Amino acid sequence: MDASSSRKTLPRLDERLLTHLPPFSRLEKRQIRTILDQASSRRYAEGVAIFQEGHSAERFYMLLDGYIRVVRITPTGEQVTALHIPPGQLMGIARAIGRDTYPATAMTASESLALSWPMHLWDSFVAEYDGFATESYKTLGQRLGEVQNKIVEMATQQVEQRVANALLRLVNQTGRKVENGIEIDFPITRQDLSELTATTLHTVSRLLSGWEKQGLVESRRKRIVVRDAHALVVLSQK
Amino acid sequence: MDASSSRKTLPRLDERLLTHLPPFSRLEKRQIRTILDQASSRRYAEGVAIFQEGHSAERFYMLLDGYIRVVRITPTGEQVTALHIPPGQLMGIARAIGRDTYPATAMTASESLALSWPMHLWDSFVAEYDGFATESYKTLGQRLGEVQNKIVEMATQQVEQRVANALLRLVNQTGRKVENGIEIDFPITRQDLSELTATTLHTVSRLLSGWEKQGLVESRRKRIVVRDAHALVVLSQK
DNA sequence: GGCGCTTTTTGCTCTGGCGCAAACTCCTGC
DNA sequence: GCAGGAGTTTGCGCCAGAGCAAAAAGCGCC
Repeated sequence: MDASSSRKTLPRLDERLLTHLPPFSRLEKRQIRTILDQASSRRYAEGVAIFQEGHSAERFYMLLDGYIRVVRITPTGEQVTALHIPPGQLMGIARAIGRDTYPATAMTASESLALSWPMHLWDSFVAEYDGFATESYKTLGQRLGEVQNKIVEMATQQVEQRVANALLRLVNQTGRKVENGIEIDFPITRQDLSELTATTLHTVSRLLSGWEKQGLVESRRKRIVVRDAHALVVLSQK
Repeated sequence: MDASSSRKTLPRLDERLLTHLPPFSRLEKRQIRTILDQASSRRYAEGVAIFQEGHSAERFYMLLDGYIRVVRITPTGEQVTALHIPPGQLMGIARAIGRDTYPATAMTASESLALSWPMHLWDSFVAEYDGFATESYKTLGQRLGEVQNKIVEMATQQVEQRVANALLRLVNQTGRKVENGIEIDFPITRQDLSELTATTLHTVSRLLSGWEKQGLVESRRKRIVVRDAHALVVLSQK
């Protein structure tokens, strides 16, 4: 919880961390230097909250490495995962939508590395840096689209299709080639998948067991390898 | 489909149409005049599409009167309503999120009136008018929040709760006091409600019949009056 | 004033997937 | 190397709500 304990501004961060990322790609080296000098860098362990729903939005973040689950927690304590954030995206940008509290909780799905800046810099970033605002809003738009897709999916598809879809999406976003197929690049439990697809861990387990028998996937504890993505696509289309 | 047939720029629109609306509220009369002179005004019948998912985003809109259902249509033709837009909000603002096609279809839920501007004016509005961008992005943020809430609801609540919630939300957003309670201010069928809550019209009908017997609601064809909102709140909390 | 279409209601059946329970497996830490 | 906990699998029974079918009720139009 104590962010400052491991938050670092030294040693100086390398400019190449940001130069290829959309919100910063149009900037000159000098500008990126300034931005980095204002940033704090921090490593987060797996399964911790970077910021929490409802809390005052003090900082905004750029995820450099790892994966983030954006979750909301119901009054009864159930967690629902709205989306995943891959490296290279901004997050916690409450100010962009005129809020002063975070609208959801950001949990690390794997060990992660993120830069952050105090929120009061947001307005000056938007004003001074060409393309920063545009790219941030594109990200926002993408997320709105994703979330809307998810609603459509939940409204029209069966659990089996939803889980297949979720798996495919994860593999596309975060897949890493391994010997027998493509592996989801962070630890993910049946429970996590069930929170992502609005079902129970039991049902997810049954589905995965079935698929494993048919050779579509392969899985060990917290790890899933998709062997036959095409077959999953077929499944996902009803 | 032919928008130009009834799109009008004359007679001159009254400035008071916009002065109290957030995106324009900080502007001077002169500025609002300019904005209005560039606008087209048009009336839309009930149940028509103002713009459609995937189409090139030629114009953006300000809804002045009526109600809009934002719907997405699946490959199999099912409709899913993502949210409702009340009067006074911008819509079709694809450019704001860096898109050049509309991400969803906007259907009139009732007869409606909207102003619109060619999309190429968007950037100049953002640049020239104080507060316009900020307020637009707030709207976007609100919608993202709403849509996320909907996901949580669909993931965790039973049909009965979802329908009660939807009814309450509609009543809050669009309610009009009538003799026995509060009426939803536009025509809404069981089918519409089912598309909003991801269920079937049959189930919605059964629920409403039940509630009607208990005196919580009152309904005739396409009209719903909530008599006892409090009881619905209780229902919606499980 | 009556015809025809849209919307609503209601009954019955069937099933996907949840809830509960228990056993099993695999890591991790000591 | 072993104990304990986290994660996973599997069986069984049940029920909310979907699907199907058909009738009834409104409403608008000619």
